[in-house]
Amino acid sequence: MPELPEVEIARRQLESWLSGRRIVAARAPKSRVLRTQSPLRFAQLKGRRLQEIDRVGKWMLLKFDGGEGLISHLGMTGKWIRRRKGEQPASHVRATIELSDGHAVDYRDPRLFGLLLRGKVEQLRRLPSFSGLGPDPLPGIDADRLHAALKRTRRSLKEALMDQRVLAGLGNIYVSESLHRAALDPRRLGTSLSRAETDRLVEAIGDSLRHAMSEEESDEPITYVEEGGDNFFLVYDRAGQPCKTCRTPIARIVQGGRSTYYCPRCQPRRPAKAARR
DNA sequence: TGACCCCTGGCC
DNA sequence: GGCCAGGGGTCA
Repeated sequence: MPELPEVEIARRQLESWLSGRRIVAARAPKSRVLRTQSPLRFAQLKGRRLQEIDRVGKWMLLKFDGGEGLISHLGMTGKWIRRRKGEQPASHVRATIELSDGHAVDYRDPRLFGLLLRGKVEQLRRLPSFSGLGPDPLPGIDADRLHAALKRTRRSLKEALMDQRVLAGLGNIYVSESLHRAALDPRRLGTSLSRAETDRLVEAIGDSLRHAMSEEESDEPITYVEEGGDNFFLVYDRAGQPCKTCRTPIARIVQGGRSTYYCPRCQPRRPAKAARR
């Protein structure tokens, strides 16, 4: 589930749950989530207090006192959840942090694609996948920089925007959503974008992320499927259903091995010629 | 840059 | 039973 909006909501939640409390116990049984790190390393969070949580794209860096840190990436199915100590934990919990306030915070991840990495903050920051991330689109995107990055790639817009080094935080859902809002065909090459189209894209990305976050904060699950099988999104996972703008059936194609959804009418392959007069 | 891999759950 | 899935990493 998690792309930037979900991760930002998770970051805020986690920060509010952990701040001002001491960690009285931490444990994480050996699992893929820890990669090569030992469960003991995670347990050493005991006694620490959270200072703050940084986020770049889908990556969170939890910073504790003493320069200790924890990287959390939610993968496809990761989620932090809180419960009262003594309450039955959910299934597929891969790590647990017990707090001085009577709560426990669990990291649940059925599919084990997520990541929990312990270390000194400065050392974690230097991890290639973390330090190599492109700019985060919130609060704003530098349009010049994005334009330059798109001019440099030979890939389609869809694939370029999925690349976390170009822009950190968009995934399969919000790339489709943003391209729809920007009225850009996902198959177009990054190099083909005019500066005006990049500006439109920048605006569209901001809009789709903010839209998703406002929805998330209302506590409704975002993948909520409405009556009739429709969903919250403009195009994502809506193949064959009418475009919410023009009623044309939404198309699904595969790019880079992943589904892309778009409206063939609203997102023409070539920009509409300026009307002649 | 593309193909393939890692895992499990949910859906058809 | 088979297929699909929103993540990243690695390899050629």
